[in-house]
Amino acid sequence: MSTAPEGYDPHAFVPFAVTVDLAVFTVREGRLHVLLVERGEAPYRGRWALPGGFVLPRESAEEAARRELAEETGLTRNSVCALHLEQLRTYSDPDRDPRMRVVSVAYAALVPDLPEPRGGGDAARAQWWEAGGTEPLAFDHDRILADAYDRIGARLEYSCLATAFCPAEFTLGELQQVYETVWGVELDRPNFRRKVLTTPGFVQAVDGPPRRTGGRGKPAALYRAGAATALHPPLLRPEGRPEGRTS
Amino acid sequence: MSTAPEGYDPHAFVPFAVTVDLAVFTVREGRLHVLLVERGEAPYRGRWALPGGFVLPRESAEEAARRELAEETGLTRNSVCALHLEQLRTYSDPDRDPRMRVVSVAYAALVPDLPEPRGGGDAARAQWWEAGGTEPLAFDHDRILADAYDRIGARLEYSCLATAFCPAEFTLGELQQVYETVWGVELDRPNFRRKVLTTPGFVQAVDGPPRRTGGRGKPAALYRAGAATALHPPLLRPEGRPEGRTS
DNA sequence: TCTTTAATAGTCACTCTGACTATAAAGAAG
DNA sequence: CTTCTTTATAGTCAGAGTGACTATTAAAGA
Repeated sequence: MSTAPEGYDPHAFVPFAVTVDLAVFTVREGRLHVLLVERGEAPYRGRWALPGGFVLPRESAEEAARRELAEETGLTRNSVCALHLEQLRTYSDPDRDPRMRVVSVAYAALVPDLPEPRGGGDAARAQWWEAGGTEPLAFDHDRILADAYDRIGARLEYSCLATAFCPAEFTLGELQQVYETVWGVELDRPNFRRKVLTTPGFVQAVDGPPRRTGGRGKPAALYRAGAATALHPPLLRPEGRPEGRTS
Repeated sequence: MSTAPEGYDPHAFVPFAVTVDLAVFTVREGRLHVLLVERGEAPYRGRWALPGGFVLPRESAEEAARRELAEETGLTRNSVCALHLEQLRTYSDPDRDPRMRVVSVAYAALVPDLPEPRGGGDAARAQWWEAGGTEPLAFDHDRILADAYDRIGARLEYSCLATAFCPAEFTLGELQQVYETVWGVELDRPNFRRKVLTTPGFVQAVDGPPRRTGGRGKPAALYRAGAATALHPPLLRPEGRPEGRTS
């Protein structure tokens, strides 16, 4: 605990390195993508990994995560503040890093549009990868990524954060595609619409003319994210699978 | 990240102490209780705190949590393995411990009956406290405990782990009281019964005669925990408050 | 103009739930 | 040994929410 044992010796504890790992998701062309960086050093040289880095002496893990997020995505610190960032869980297996004892706090981030990644400070290359098609990652990042998928999918059921994947103004069709992409299922359009519109605070209509997408059909009305964060009653996935692993 | 920066210097990172903090809950006489220990040393000497301790060099955070749980409750290592232990989240504010930089992984544990606590190795005293009536705790443990409440309440909605608070064999009335105690509401008995019994795998009937509680009314049938871990559809709280904070 | 595409409107049956009422089986009170 | 009280269990009924559909509207493309 934070509460060190009673008669504790300041040197009784082993020094750990504490890092953050980020699973940064976006929806791109109707498919879920995750941001990975290529490792330029041993171990796992040449393998892809989740972006991340050390927690600095005077910052919290969340601050470290936002700092790394800004570095990897090339966004300004301010715009990173608006992004949805959520602590996933902490990975602490003694052998998860062959070099030393590293405990890592994992975060999931949802970003709306698709800012082309620019290689962050210390990463060789950064690139969006389609979810599911990622080769084996470095360290225990396959596990972290799998946990992140589960969590995001479950969060869509009980929260309104699907809008975090959308730009400031979006159509209900775009919002529906977020659900379909993350869950990998097709949803009935009128039913989805009814659910979203009857949930107070999920979305709020933008007045003004509907946007013409330049695409085919009837132009869709535009909405913004509403004030609600929780979704009640939940919007459950078809085929009723609950929350990935029950952990 | 586990992935240390590329050109990393083994001495570039600050050493952190890593600890675990435990929110151990039980239901006792129809009220929710949490296990606290009294601090015998500065800082926060004499204040109550969540039990916990350092993560040892060769163990994971979860192993450390189970070890501490065994120490504090006096249970054997084996019986501790059967308890429900769930990682909550990690607290990493730079100033959360005045002595040094300590990052703490918080866990919630649910224990069934009420084994009288015996002071663990390094803790002055250990005692069950009724939830809600705890004076200000040491460090940021008030916050951790509040998060733990929220999480447990929300988990009851979507999982079958209410049985973790019950002994091996229990009546539906006892199971209902777990919900009522944790949520602080009253539930309709026939409706609760219907919900539990129609959810496959939530509970399984114990054959043999119903137990006579020695109490008044008609003796109730006994059940064991079923194989299911997730609860679908969920059993939502009345008054529809979702999941505490949305994090 | 006709076809295609997508958004929006509306219907209907089924499930689940909340609020009840009723019955059964025990102990307690008289 | 009734009668009352208490608790478990059975069953009913209406309303909310949802899944599966059909219909209509408004745009682009042939």
